[in-house]
Amino acid sequence: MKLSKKSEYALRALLELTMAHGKTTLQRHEIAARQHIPVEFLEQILLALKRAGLLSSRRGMKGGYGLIKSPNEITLGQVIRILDGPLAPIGCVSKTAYEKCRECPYADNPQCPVQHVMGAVRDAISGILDHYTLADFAAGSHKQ
Amino acid sequence: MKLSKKSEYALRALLELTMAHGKTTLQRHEIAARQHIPVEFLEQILLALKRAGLLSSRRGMKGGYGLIKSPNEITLGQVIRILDGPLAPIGCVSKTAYEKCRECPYADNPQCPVQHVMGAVRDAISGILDHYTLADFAAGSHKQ
DNA sequence: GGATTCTTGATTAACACAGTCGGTAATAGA
DNA sequence: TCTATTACCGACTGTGTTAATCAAGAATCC
Repeated sequence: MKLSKKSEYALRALLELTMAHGKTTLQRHEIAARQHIPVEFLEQILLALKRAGLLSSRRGMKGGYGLIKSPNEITLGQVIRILDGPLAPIGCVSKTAYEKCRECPYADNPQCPVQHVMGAVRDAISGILDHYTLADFAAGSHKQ
Repeated sequence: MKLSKKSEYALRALLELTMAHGKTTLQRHEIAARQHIPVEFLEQILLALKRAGLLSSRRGMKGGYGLIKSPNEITLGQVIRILDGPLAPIGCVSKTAYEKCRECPYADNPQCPVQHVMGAVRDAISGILDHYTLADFAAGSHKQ
């Protein structure tokens, strides 16, 4: 039930990029310095976010990163899935990356008690993270 | 955001012990066979649950394991914490194992956006797992 | 052309996860 | 009392993940 450092750094980096959005772009080292993130590690995180289509970038002097979409079109759920994979605690209740549980006496039987409770947990997590946008995040509150 | 195999096996083992509760005790190999769990791995799980005060045990012939408390006094949250540690996605929002986040620009400032959203996630997870008892679990449904 | 910055890929050390193994201690039954 | 059975305990192992670090390449601006 743990969030990786990678995802945490990604959220903090996107926080900076959200605040800069519309005004300017930010360079790796600026983000790293403000959020105390190792710059080389941050680099691969920003690259992953770029490949996923969340960021644009520009090389050379005056280069840097910027959000492509509006901060209220990006949810924290999307971000965490990019870096940590599915939100579901167990493969057999994932909606974005379902995986049939092998070696379970209940197989893919929907009566499975584990599926029942973990499905509820998945829905609760997704209910928050998939409705919480970067705009909410930067504002520090969640307008539901 | 993932449940370990250890916790999953623990839940499945406790499912068997709940069904047997009041009638009989169960031996490692019975639980292992019914739930398809490697018996030596199951062993250390049962031992951990015993040390945590959830199970009683008896050695030798006619030995085995049994629940100490009533199934509606044990929650899935308790069980998962024993094997996987805190439910919170991040140390700085854990209620059972709080840890101040070092190297975060917001430190322990309650305005921290990460704390805000992850606190909500923690509460959602705990809201389910700390109110879901073994009795609910075995019945396959949750009476709120 | 040279400084700057992003881009890519490889590599690393430390740790956690999932499982295995060998030996010890208690209990029941013969 | 002997023996079979079962739980108990600690150490060990392989595999993969996490959290970086590093070196070299490619685009961009002055």
